[in-house]
Amino acid sequence: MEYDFLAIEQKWQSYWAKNKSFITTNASEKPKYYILDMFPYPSGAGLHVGHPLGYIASDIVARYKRHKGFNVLHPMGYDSFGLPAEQYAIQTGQHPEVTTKVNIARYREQLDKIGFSFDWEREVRTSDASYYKWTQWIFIQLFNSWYNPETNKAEPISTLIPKLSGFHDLTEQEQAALLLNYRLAYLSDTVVNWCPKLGTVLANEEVKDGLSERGGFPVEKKLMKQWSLRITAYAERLLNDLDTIDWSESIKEAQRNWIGKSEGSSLFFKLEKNDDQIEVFTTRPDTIFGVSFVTLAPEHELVSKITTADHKAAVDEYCQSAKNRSERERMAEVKHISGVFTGAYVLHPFTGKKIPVWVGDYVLSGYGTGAVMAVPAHDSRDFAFAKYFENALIEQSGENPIKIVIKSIEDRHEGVHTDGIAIQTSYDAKDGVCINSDFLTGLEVKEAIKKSIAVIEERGLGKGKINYRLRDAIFGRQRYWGEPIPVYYKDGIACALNEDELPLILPEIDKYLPTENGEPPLARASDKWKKDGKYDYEHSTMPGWAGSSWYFLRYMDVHNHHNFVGKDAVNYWQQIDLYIGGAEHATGHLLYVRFWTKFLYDIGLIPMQEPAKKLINQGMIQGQSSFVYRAGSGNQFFSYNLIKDQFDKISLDELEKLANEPNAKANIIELWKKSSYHQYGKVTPLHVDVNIVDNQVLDIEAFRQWRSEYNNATFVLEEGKYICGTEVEKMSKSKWNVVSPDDMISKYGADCLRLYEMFLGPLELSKPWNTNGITGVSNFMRKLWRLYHQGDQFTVSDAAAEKAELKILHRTIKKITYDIEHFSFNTSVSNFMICVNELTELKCNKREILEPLAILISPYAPHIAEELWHRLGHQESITYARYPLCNEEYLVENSFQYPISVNGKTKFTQEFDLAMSKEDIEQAAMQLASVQKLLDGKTPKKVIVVHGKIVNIVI
RNA sequence: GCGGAUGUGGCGUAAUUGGCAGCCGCGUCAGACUUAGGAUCUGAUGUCGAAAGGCGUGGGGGUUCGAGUCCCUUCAUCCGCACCA
Repeated sequence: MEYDFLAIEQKWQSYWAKNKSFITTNASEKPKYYILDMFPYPSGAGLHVGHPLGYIASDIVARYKRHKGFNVLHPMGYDSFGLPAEQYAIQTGQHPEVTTKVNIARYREQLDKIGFSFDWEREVRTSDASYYKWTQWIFIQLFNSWYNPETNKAEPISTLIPKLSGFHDLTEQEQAALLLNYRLAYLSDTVVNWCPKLGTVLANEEVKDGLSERGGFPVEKKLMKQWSLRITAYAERLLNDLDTIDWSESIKEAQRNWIGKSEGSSLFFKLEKNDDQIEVFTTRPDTIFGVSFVTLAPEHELVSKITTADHKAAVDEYCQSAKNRSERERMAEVKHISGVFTGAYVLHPFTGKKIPVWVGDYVLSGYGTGAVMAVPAHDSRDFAFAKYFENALIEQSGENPIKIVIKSIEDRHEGVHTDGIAIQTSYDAKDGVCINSDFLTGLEVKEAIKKSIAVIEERGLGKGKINYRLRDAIFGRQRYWGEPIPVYYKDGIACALNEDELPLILPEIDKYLPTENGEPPLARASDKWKKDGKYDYEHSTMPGWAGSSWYFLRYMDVHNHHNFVGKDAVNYWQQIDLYIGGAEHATGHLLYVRFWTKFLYDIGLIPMQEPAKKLINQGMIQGQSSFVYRAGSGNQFFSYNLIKDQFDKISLDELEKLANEPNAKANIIELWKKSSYHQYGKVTPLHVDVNIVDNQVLDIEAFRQWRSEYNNATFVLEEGKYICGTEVEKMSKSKWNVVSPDDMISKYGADCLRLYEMFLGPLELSKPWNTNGITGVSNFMRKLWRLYHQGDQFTVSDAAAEKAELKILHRTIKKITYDIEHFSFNTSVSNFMICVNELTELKCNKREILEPLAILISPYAPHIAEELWHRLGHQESITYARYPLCNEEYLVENSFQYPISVNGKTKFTQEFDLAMSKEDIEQAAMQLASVQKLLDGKTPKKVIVVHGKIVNIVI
């Protein structure tokens, strides 16, 4: 019997299930190892081959660690609240809970087929009341906490009250309103990203280029009363602690950007005509003497107040139009400069000079103070603005607005300006020396910044300040399929539920749509859904990232009914040792889970400040789409190369003709767009199911069967074949390029799929899926099987192994161990291949070799390993078998094939005894006839001998 | 614009960390076996060259006896952020 993977894999999967092979306890003599995958959102489309990539890697590590004697926590669950299920519910009327259950069942079935060693008794689902009870519970802890800047941590709100003078004189309402300014979960009027099409607000990271990440609908800014989490309180710690974790530099950098710390100073500019003052934030207080105007964001509260009567109309109109533009429009017009003068002036804090105040939409209301001091000579945005409005500015201040106050070290700008000669660009760099700057003149930028802040503070003009780009996280969604926020309203005051009232169950509603007057779907709940039968609950639900911000803790103690996680459990498991997931969560999930972890640490519930010690981002598996090319609107299809050649010819001819025309560039671009075979002429490329294409060759019969409209299709072939075009795109149903793991498994087996996914390349790298190469791995599997068998016979012998065999084994142990420890799974697969090739060559069938080999490969290909282990006579599962150790003795070499090179170029190799000294090798080498020939009578300038490495002769 | 990553055969990739570039696999070619082959086995396969021998890790420069690897510079592609003062 040849290698029958289907039977073997089924047998061992049911064995593992029946024997609960991967159940983990929370107490053990063994060292712990916690390895976690980012849990999936169970979509209706099921898994494609890209999804399990990270799971396979983590499963290999998990199984390896078990062999190595660790107590391994390796759980899996589902991020089962979210928008797609709800959108589907809106379309079909099906309860999201129902579709979610179906999808989860399908995911589970697919995951089981791949042979993962998850501890399924610890499964979590964020949409289960037993889970979201604790998500709500954590929300209440956030609500009841404030961030104490003195202790630099979150504390119960009760420690705040004594610090608030006159608190007890306030009415209940006033007290509640005051406390909301401090709570870590708070309600406030916030400018939010409102997506009318989805009918909900979105977080910043859910908006891409002014469109919603899900669905791609337009997003606008809107002022709304919203629940938010005060993540900004943790900005500094989130930034600093990045240095304590082993995450990829790109993720850390993305988080640093997102937090966006900048140090500088606030500075007040007094208005000329009244007592108001404008507060600006600047990172360049050293350029204070270069200020030539001040710009306010259109939304700035002082705009209407300071604008003079004769400018009012223009300013009002400008602000109105700025507000009405959508985010997307505003972004698209970044390069378009616009602004308007308010008629007001402020006084320079040091020189007392009059400085005009403008409104410009290049100033963002949400950052800093929404006002900037413009230094055109040293800030490119101010420069562009000043250039655009140069004449007006000169008129208002009576001088050139571009005042150079920093001289670059290389003197690039010296002499260019000062007396009205136009400079071409601003000099933004933070190095150089101050000039024309009163008390700062002569100082280096760095010192000037320090000095200027000192003087600003001394004279009471402002204060050194740190600003963050990070905004508080908006926590309410006007949607149905999420955790209800455990809050009710009593006389207009938002009150948290008591812990014993949790979970607040998501109520049934008639339709998953907003109410007629625009309230969220939960407003549709029956009158019974009220606190004590009378108080309204909060109608918005939590965002998708709520449940995922702490799920790693729940896995530790999933059945705990008294606590979100038990003390003993979390003290035992501590941090995730290895976390594997996609890089797309860089500034979303991965920032929030760090935030919640720090909060839970602060209030003394968990002993660690960071969720994951090490993080690996697996690359995306893209799809490789196939195309057929339909001529006209008929049913005739041209093979790819026929069409492609035709295009190239046409485009070349056309290009030549067009290149001489006046607006050549535009024409060529036009033509270029058209000539690509996607859109050219009457030939339409159509996605074709990749499952009926083999190595670019279309299965014509299958194509005719695929869809009724192609029943009578005709084909223009090349060499008797229809060749399809290909393109790398995202793997998705609509592109017909989805490869399902189930198909791969039924054809090649789960072990083969696991190995092949790893074989594709480094885990972190994104790459298109290409099924072609899998046959190589499939051959390997059979070769491996044949080492242990001859025909039907299991033929492992107990004879002692040869030295050569032992050497192969121990070299492989060494390499595979190194590879796993370094997460280099692709190289371990080729090392297995080399090992099996060499053992096959030697016709090795010794137990002494093949038994350790089965353990070595078991993390990668667990089913075949179990079967071989069983056939080797073991009654127990291979799961906990001791991992073999490398015995260096077998690897010791006596001699080495030295490459002999001349001037660094290798000419040939020569074997020398490793015991030989450098000098002896040099001498022996020089005597070789081939060396003498190369020398051609010349004396070498130098001979370099590196022991055990190389001989290099320099002529 | 800022930041991160990546560039090696026809393709996916490897290189003991500065020491024989191209391991392993796919594909291709040739051969064997075969009624047949999308099976199996053997061999070849970076490139130019008949060969000897050159040339080769995106391009250019440098350090070194020796560079895919280190330094400078430049180009290309992908990803993230983006008027953040």
